[in-house]
Amino acid sequence: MKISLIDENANRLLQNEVIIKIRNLINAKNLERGDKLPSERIMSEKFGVKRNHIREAIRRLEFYGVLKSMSQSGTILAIGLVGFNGMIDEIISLDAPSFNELVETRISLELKTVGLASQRRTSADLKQIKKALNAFKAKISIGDDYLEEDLLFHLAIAKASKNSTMVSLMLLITPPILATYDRDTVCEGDIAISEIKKHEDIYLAIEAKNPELATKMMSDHFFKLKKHIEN
Amino acid sequence: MKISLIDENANRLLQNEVIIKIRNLINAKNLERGDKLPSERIMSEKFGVKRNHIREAIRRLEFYGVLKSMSQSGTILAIGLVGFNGMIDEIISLDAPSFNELVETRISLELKTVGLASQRRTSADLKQIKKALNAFKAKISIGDDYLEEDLLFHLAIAKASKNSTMVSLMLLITPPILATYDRDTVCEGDIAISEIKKHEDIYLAIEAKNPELATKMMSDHFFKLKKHIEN
DNA sequence: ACTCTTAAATTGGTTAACCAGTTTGGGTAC
DNA sequence: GTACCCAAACTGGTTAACCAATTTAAGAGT
Repeated sequence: MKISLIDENANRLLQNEVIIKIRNLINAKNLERGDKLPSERIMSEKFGVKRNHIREAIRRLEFYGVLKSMSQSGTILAIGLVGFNGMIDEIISLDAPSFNELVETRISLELKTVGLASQRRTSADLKQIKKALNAFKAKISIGDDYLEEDLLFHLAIAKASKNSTMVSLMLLITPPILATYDRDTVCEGDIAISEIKKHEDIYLAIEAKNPELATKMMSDHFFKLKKHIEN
Repeated sequence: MKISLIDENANRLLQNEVIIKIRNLINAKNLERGDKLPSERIMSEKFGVKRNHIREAIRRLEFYGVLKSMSQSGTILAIGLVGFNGMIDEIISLDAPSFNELVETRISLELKTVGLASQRRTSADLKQIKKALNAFKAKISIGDDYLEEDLLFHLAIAKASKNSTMVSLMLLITPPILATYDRDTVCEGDIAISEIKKHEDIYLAIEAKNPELATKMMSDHFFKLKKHIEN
């Protein structure tokens, strides 16, 4: 999507069609930032699609901040024409992200959040991270699937970074990773034990408020994954 | 979101209420990954809200990958109960991101994309970046507002990173930044000229396929902004 | 008993009518 | 000529009826 993960490919193509038509219309009319678009009903009729398709397209463009829908009044262009055209192309060409892309992005994000968390964590944050770490260790020690507990550990760290935007991005990126993850390659007995050690190292670095060390530990933690996606 | 920029705060609170009720229901029934939720109509009646509110809440949770709605069949829990509960708390507590958070995230992202772009850019990518750079320079030389051209330059770089996930994130993050940006503090004559130089340096580093240099140049480019948000 | 068929009930999705604000423009008072 | 007002038209948002696909389970046939 969306940034979205879900294609629901049936709809998506139609929605892109509508977006392109809106783009063409805006360009044809040479609208500028703040100008009003035709009403949903009119576009619906002119484009030959149902109104809710128009609404969906507008919602999507609103999500990316290029349109702004104003209740009982109208929809306006929320950005200049230049930026609008440049963004539209990217929005409609967003395909479903690959596993490697997602992991690459996640690693980049987490190397940042763990550093920030080391600087900004409160004692309450630390407590939460510790709690997540313990749940993770408990799950691993009984040889169970620990993927979600791992996620919550990393999420707790992101939250301690005090940057809610990065938390949002983590929330967006992680689920499709979990969905794709080959669960078999994860839990591997003794290797799982070493995973505990790495998580503890990260925790200790955050506790010690040592951003450089925390970043390095997180990087080590991702080493195997990084190698994996380079194949 | 949302990650979302738009609060439409009226709706948001109700939607969070519904999400919390769905959370409670799932926990009360001890659902596991793959289990079906009650139908939209039943939840609508049980929660005392209209069905479209239920649908909106489900859509949002689907967006974050915790639910999966299956046409004419039902909605299922797409994640384990542990991960579900951990994510819900974050999702409902996502407040509108502050300017500083957004900029901090953007800088982190762009330092990564510019490095990747330096490694992976094709000649076509380079051409696109050059084109965006020229548009930027043209706009600056006539003393006009260049914010959107700047955005497109950075977007072109992100695209050259060959990571569509990062492009998505850029698209999500940048608009609220533009919206908040104090346009007055940007264009300042001779300073604007030095901005051109910095952009050209970034371009040259990407052309030379030198990730380290490109990252440094991008970092320099963001130096002033970085200082600004530290106040 | 067991399997296959089939029709009724249930599902998420779609549609068109409806609603309450907002905008608009012509008419009225001065 | 100008300012004001108010009703008609139009706006995005909401609602409830409708749809087609799926699921369910009862029943017929063997």
